[in-house]
Amino acid sequence: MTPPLPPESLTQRLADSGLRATPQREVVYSVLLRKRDHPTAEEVFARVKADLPTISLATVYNCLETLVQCELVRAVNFERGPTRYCPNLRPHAHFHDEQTGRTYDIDLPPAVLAEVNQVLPSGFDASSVEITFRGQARTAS
Amino acid sequence: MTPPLPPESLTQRLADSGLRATPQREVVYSVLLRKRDHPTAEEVFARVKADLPTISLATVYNCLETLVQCELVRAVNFERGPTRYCPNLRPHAHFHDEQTGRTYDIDLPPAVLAEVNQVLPSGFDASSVEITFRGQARTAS
DNA sequence: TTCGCTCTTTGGAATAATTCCAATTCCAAG
DNA sequence: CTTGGAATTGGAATTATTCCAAAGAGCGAA
Repeated sequence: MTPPLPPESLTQRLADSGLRATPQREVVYSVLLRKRDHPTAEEVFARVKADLPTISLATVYNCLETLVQCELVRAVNFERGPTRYCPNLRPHAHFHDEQTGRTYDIDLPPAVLAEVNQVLPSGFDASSVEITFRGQARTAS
Repeated sequence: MTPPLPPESLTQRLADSGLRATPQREVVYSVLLRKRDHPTAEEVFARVKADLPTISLATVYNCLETLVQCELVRAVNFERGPTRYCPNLRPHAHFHDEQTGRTYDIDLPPAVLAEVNQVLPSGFDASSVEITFRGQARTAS
């Protein structure tokens, strides 16, 4: 679906922020790209361990935070629960299935995004907008 | 701005769910109505204590949860931080000022709401949608 | 190459927000 | 009254995350 970024992107983006491409950061990022199911930090931790058995949870938090800073990853928060991480950089909303707890990405056409931004009265200058649906999904994916 | 609901609403709504109107619930609700600045549970706790000095934090959480169940109050979650509570029942988005941390309600015209719902592919049945802006506000309010 | 500096990682302790739980207390109906 | 379910309370427990100090790693200058 989403065209994956070229692999040098990570190193590039990190370098842009004066940061290094470490094995931990690379694996954390690749784990996010491999299975895009909006995992929590704990879930990422579990998956990363397959490659880096000695990585610590703190490092996973650090890496995720770093990737968010570099804008390679988005942090997503649903009501209560832990933060989830999403490597989809295209403008999209999230659909949260209340039954299964699964989260789906919903592409946002620029036109819709534009209309949504129009609801802001003058004086409100938005740098980002987040749209989250909650409900029931019946899909094949 | 928002037309306040008639005072019997609380008792009514609670009764509809087979629940009782207790002093604690009434005060928690009135505190939310009095100052609509999206307080956290701790903040509500502090305010409620003026009227009910012996109320416990657990009760405040219970009452807030109850009010959310009855759909008299919305729970709002921004990235990380604690849950905030909002007695505005009209369809609205939230604008979160990154500088001040303040949160503003932004009315959502039905047309926009409708358009937003159109982005959902078939198979996705949304029961609610939440829209949150983040950015900078320069306003008098 | 070696040194030194800065960036990273690590594990464990600390914190923050919320939930859980068991023991009262409160009503409201019979 | 009495009794059963609903509600409250305080404190313990849990969850998610951050903090912190010590050890490790990589890169450029000498």
